[in-house]
Amino acid sequence: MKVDEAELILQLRAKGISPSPQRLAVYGFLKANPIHPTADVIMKELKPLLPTLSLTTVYNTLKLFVSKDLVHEVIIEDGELRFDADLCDHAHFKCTGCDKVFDLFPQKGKPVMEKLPELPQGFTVTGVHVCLRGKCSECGN
Amino acid sequence: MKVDEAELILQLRAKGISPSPQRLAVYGFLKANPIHPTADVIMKELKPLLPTLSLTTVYNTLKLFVSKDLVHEVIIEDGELRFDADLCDHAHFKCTGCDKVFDLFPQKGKPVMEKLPELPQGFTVTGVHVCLRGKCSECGN
DNA sequence: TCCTTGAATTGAAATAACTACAATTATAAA
DNA sequence: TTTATAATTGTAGTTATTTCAATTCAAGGA
Repeated sequence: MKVDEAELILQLRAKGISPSPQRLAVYGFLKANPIHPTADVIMKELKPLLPTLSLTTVYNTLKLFVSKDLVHEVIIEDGELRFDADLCDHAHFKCTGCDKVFDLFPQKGKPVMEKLPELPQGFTVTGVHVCLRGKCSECGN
Repeated sequence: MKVDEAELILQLRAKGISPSPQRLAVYGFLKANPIHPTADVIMKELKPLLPTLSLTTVYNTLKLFVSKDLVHEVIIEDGELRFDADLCDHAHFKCTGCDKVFDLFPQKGKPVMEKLPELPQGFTVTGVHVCLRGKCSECGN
C-alpha cells in the first residue's frame, strides 16, 4: 500500500497529534504494512530510514497513537503487543504454524460478532476483540 | 466453589498428569476461584499453604496443564498470561474500571460466536478467543 | 537574528513477566 | 534398600516494556 505523506499529516492533525518525522514514519509504516507489527519490528524496519530513532520513541509514539485512537492495540499472544492502523471492525487469525496474523473482515456493514454474548445488568461494552487460531492454507493441517 | 480433592486427582489422572501436592493445589485453586488468575496471583495465594512452593513450579505446572488441555490460557491484556480451568466455550469481559475479568457464557448449546467470520480457502480453525472490554455495573459508565 | 519556552526525542537504567538450567528432593519400581 | 525417574526448587538469565533525566528541536516574541 502506497501512502501519501500529506495525507498522513492530515490524519495525525485530525487527532490532535503534531506530525514529527518519527511519528510520520511510524504511522506511515503501520498504514503501509498491515502486518500488526510489534514495537520491535517497527524499530528494526525504520532504523535504516531514521538512524537516530530510539526504541523509547517508538513506544512513546505508539502509546500516544493509541491514547488518541489513531491506532488500535492488538493482543494476540502474551508478551508481544501488536499495533494496527486499520480501525475498521475486524477479527484476527493467528496461524499456529507460521505465526503470521491475518485480518478477517466481516461482510460489508456487518459487525464481526453478529450477536454479542448476553451481558449482566449494568455492563457496557466499549470494544470487542476476536482472535481465531488455527492453520493457514500454507501451513496445512 | 468447594472442590473435592479425590475428584481433582481423578481429573488430573484422566489427562495423564500425576497428582503431586503442588499440582493439586494449583488445579484446586483454579477450580475453586474462577477469577482467571495470573501465575503471580496463584503463587501469592498458595504460598501460605505450601511454604516451599516456588514460582518456577507454578509456571511449570500451568504450562503442563495447558499442554495436556486441562486448563486454557486466557489472553486479556499484554504482559499477563491468565489461566482458566473452565473449558466450556465462553467469552470474557474485562472491566476497564476495576480490571476484573468476568465470564460470559452463551445460551445453552450455542457457541460464543454464532457465525465465524469467513475464512480464506484452506484455513482451519482450532480455537476462538473473544474478549469484550467495557465497564461493569460496579464501575458505572 | 537571538532568546526563550515547551514539546519531542534520546539513551541508560530499572522493572516485570517469564524461562533455562543445574541441583536437590520426592516417588515408585525392582 | 537400592536405583531410576520424575518433580520441585532457587538462581540467574532473557525479553518486552517503562521510567527518567538530559538533550535536541521548533515556534513565537523581543
